[in-house]
Amino acid sequence: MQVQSASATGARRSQPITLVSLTDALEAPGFVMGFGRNEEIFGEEQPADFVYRVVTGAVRTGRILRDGRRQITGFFLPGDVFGLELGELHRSGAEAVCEAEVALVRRSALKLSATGDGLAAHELWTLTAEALDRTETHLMLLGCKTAAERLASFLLAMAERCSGRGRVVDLPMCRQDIADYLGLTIETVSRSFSQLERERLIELPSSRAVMIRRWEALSALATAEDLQSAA
Amino acid sequence: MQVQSASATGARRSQPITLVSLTDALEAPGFVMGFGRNEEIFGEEQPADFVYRVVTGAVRTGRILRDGRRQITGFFLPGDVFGLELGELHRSGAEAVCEAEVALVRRSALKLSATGDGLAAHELWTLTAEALDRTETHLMLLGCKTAAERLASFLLAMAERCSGRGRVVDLPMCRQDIADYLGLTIETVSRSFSQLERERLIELPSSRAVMIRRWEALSALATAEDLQSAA
DNA sequence: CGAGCGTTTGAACAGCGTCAAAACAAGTGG
DNA sequence: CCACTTGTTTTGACGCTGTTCAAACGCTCG
Repeated sequence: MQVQSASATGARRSQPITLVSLTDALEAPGFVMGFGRNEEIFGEEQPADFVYRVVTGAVRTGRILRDGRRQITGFFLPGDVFGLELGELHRSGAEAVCEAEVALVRRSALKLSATGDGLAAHELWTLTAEALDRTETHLMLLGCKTAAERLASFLLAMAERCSGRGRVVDLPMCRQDIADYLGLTIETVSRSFSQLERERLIELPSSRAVMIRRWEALSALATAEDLQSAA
Repeated sequence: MQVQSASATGARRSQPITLVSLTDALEAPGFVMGFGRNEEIFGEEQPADFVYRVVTGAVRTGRILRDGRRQITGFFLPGDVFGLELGELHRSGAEAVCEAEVALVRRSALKLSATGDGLAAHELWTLTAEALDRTETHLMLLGCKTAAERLASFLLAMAERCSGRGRVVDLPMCRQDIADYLGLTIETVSRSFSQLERERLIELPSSRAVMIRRWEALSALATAEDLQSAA
């Protein structure tokens, strides 16, 4: 199913740049680009010449089917790396969810070839393995969970990531993005928000701001445990 | 929580091996274990001391929710590697779909540390990146596709993998496994089989043997292209 | 032959999608 | 400040896809 081997090890090592840590490279100044709301950062099947890291704002990655059905595979917040590929082409597209600044590193500077150094290679592997774990968790969500459970999982994940466990989470993305991420429609997402609010698990000061009122109950719903104790 | 995990049984303990290519190691004789149908190879959250490769038979990996809902994350056929983890624990469990022989390599022999050699590290990264791509494709399936489209995708993938594009695919797994892989129920899977057969896209000599009659139509269904010709 | 399992099929049901409209928010120009 | 616009979110009514519950069918193996 993969077409990687030939292309992956073949080309793209024209300039033997000094070995560079991905993290270091992405933190070096100078390669930062700004993107407007909904602006494309790279498209599906486009050459994967860069690896990206969110500096400010938020980014989404996803794939679309011919008839327009879209699956968002991930949201990326400041500090997150995205766009790292094994092959020569991006398998997913990426767009800015809102105004965003993104740092870039040339892929060729990363020594992806088989002879690259251990440090950078290990770093790449770590990033990819973490992405794999997230994606498998997401798979579980799409394959097994109900609409309310999906939304609960999503809100908890966002809360843990962006608000430093503060009580109010500010969602950078619209309902449609959430729907495409959770494998639901915009209407079902909205209804699930309302349901969680009715049940006093969350509060919605505005449609983009979510206050988590009962963390443990939301967590129980998200993980499909039996709900008993508080934490 | 099975005693039958690999670490418990008599996989020959080897001396600290010199740096080894994963592929080479998995092809070396001596570290092969046999498993019976539905036997656990390793459990969710168990120590990830080994990496595995299917020699004969078939293996499934997956995660379960507390209430029993299960998501199968992958099927593995002869030659496929599974059970490779970034951390110390397996995030998914693995079981034999049918009688299966599996080759093992001690994880410690792979030099996963940051100072490991470039070749093995690149190999690990490649394996993980391929798994990520497969998982994202699977995500698309679960998030966007209808029951018939899911089954069509699955059958085509199986056909490409195991039968060398011969016309008859022999499925090693039962309907329940397929259902849990596709995020459906066993009944819906069965009905979808019947539907594809009624529409003459496939033929079912037996419930486990699938003959693909109209590859291109099945492919169009699977990838959600516009379907022109009908049954 | 019968027991046990896996698969298929049927009928009723429900969760989520679809279609439609209303409520809401944020600009923009008068 | 207020109409008017445009885009987003919410809500309602209805229908379809897939689930649930149940039964029948077809294997394989004693």
